[in-house]
Amino acid sequence: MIVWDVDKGVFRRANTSDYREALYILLQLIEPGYVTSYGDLAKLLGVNPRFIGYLLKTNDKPIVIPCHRVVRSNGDLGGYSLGGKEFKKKLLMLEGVVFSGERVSRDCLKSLYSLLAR
DNA sequence: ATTTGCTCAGCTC
DNA sequence: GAGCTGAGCAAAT
Repeated sequence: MIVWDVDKGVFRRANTSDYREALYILLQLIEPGYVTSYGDLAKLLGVNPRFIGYLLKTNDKPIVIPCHRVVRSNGDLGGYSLGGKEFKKKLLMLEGVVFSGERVSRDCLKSLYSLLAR
């Protein structure tokens, strides 16, 4: 990802903060009751899926980042540093996400592309 | 359901 | 610099 550096007036490679910023904006787009995957976000930002996990794991700037709405592409929960998977599952169920066993139902996995193409 | 190979930014030395 | 580690993925088995 390339960004415009306002201060220096040049284009430069995105740094971690830039990715974080972009990631958080994208997270805002996910409606309660739906989830997206690490890979989906990764494609959008042009980074490795594992990097998304890294971003979410490390910087939890405010506590109010909906990182619980990000799961694995196969429906598995993935991780959650605050309270573990169980807590993550509870949060999602509270928002109306449907589970089949320990996995998120396919219907609740929303592609961010469809949200952006409106 | 499980294994396999790929990936790449950040961290540690 | 070199090597290791992931809140992952997709394809093959």
